[in-house]
Amino acid sequence: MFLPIETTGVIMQSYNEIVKVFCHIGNEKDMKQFMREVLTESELDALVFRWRLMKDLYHGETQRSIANKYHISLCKITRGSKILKNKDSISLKLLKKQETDT
Amino acid sequence: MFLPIETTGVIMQSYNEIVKVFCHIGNEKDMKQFMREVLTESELDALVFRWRLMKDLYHGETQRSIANKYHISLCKITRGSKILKNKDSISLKLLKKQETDT
DNA sequence: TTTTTTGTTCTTTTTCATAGAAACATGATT
DNA sequence: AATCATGTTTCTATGAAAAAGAACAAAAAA
Repeated sequence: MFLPIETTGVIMQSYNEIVKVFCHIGNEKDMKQFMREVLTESELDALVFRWRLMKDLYHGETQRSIANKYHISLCKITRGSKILKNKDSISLKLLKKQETDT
Repeated sequence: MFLPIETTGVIMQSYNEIVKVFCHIGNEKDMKQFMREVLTESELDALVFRWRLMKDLYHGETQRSIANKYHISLCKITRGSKILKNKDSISLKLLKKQETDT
């Protein structure tokens, strides 16, 4: 996105707001619907797929194995890989949490 | 992404999972970081901007006024407009809620 | 140390959302 | 009824971003 500079403040406010909104949606049904409303189908698919990739990486699958499994290129996997390598990664924490919860 | 949203299967499972994950992130700091990790910058920008559009529409601004303000084309606004016209819209409920809360 | 496997980065190609410019619909105002 | 403002939809062209494929780097295994 490329928005005129003068709108930056407003957009930043919207950014904080939508984070807040996401935080206060209590139940899964509403969350699911909200995500369908504010994300395009391809964005949602991409998001879900990215989560799937991170899980596979987290479970120790090699990048090439994942690439073959989903018929995608390696470069697509690097992103998720980088995120999980970051020590402060929230995604990593959430994956760990999910593991212990189930 | 081009993986059809099935009603069963690993992708659907990941979909339900990530909805659950979003639901259980309690605080805004983590939510913000998580969104930065699992969405690309342009996806996040698009999402935030879409929320901004919906707010403007909700407050009664005309589509043409919004288009001029942000220097975007009208066709881009139709999406948000359609969402808000649906009486079951969660976005609409959340906008109402935000209004009464503040 | 050489070979093999795995991970990362680079360049090119493809894809997808959007702009722009209408046309058409609807609804309000006169 | 005629006019004007607004909303919706369609079309092609364009540009930004994502992805592919290949080259390169690093690490592990032999």
